[in-house]
Amino acid sequence: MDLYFYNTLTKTKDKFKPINDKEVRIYSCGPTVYKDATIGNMRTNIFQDVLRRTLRYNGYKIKHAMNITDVGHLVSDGDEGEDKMLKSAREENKTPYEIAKYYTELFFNDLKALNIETPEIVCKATDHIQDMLKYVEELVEKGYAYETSTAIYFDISKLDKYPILSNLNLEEQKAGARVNVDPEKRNPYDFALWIKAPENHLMKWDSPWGKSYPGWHIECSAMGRKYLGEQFDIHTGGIDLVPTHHENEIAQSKGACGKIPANYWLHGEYLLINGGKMSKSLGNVYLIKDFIEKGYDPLAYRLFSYSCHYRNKLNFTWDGLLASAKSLERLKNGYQMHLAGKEEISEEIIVEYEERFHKAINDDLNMPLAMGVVWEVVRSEKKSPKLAKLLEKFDSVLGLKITEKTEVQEEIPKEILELVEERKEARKNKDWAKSDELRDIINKKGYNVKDTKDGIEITKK
RNA sequence: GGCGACAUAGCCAAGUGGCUAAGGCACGAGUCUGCAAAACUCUGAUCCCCGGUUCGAAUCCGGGUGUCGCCUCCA
Repeated sequence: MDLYFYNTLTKTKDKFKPINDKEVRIYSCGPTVYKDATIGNMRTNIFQDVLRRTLRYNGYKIKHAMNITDVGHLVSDGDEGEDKMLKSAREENKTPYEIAKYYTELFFNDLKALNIETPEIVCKATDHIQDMLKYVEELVEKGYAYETSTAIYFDISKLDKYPILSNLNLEEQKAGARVNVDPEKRNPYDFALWIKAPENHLMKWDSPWGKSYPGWHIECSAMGRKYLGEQFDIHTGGIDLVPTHHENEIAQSKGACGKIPANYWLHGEYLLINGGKMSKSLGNVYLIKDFIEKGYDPLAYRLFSYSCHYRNKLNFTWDGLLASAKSLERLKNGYQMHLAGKEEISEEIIVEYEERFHKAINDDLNMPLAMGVVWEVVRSEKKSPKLAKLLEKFDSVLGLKITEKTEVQEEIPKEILELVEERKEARKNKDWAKSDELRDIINKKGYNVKDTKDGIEITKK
């Protein structure tokens, strides 16, 4: 079945054709590990994971590289200011390497909680300083870069076309309106490839230009080329990377290799919080950890992200997450019902469901549409293990672990168990008044008690 | 100032010229239950406004209105 992706480079939905028939090569811009990854970051990671799983569903092998930015970027524009990693290091009284290690670990914990697969190649910027340096030297040799008193800059006027991914109109942008333009720069939009380190800078390396450190676009160009070659299939990231980071990555690649590094550029839209931007000042920066603390399965958030196409803004609300948490439970329940079902389903029907699902995911990862098909299968009147099998197949893309039953999270205190036991006794004697009274008491102590067919269920509120 | 996105039932959302406008959550009704909860079943919209193109538009074009984002580090 044909596979289509919306390509930021062409601004159209293009039919996917990999360079190599068997193996698709992908590069994703990974986390900067000086702070917590937010649920917004994780939306992008989920999208990238769905991309992987969809490619695999289509029979491709995957070689996926993701960088870990552990050198930090500049804190302010104008190519000045304190390095973010250093800022964190100072504030938390740790070395930059300790900070990076700590947040890298947290990042991978989040991926695990969301059932996101680890890319085949995970590469740290600090392990590739020499590769980056070599890349910069190449650009200097080829005449695409020049030295100033503070840094090595990329000269965008040397390119046939500079903004090719975004629609920025450089003339109209009033470049430098908000920033003091460095008079040594040839063009306002020239960006730093390599930066000369001030005396007190912590992370710096020897280079032809003395103690210095990399600019913030070069790592992706250098590592992408090292692991995936000068040209690979897909490049992904958040939409905010389009106008600067990816634009400059392309510039670097065109300068060094004469090529745009990837054929397909896929970008995930933003996650909004209550209709607006997520920001520290509004106090609405949420982490996966927050979901767990509130008793939500992180996979409910994964399902939540399927409520909207990845190229549309998704508005996060707690109500929305709650809705998805319930949906996830019903999804799992529906799967179990099919597993225990005994009815016959014709092969034709199975094939039709499968094709519709396949078509949806192949249409630029249309998960909301795909979920529609999933629900039809779940809600099918005829319950059959064949449909359970089909749902398992769908879940190879969804990654929701629908075959796993949700387990009760915590130990129930003895006190509550005793009350439940007492109530059980009362119910046996059909003393409903006492039974209800005991249920009230249990409720007040923060627990719910439910009488189900299979026995009594106790859950924390 | 420049660039762009979006506007579909109470909420989220698919749909890109043509059968009855997917699906999820909530609400309501029902089944079940001592009651309740859970679970399961059923139930709802003519698509922001105005004009145009067309045999035919939520879908295309023009004009409004509104919401949001980007142009600075940012997934």
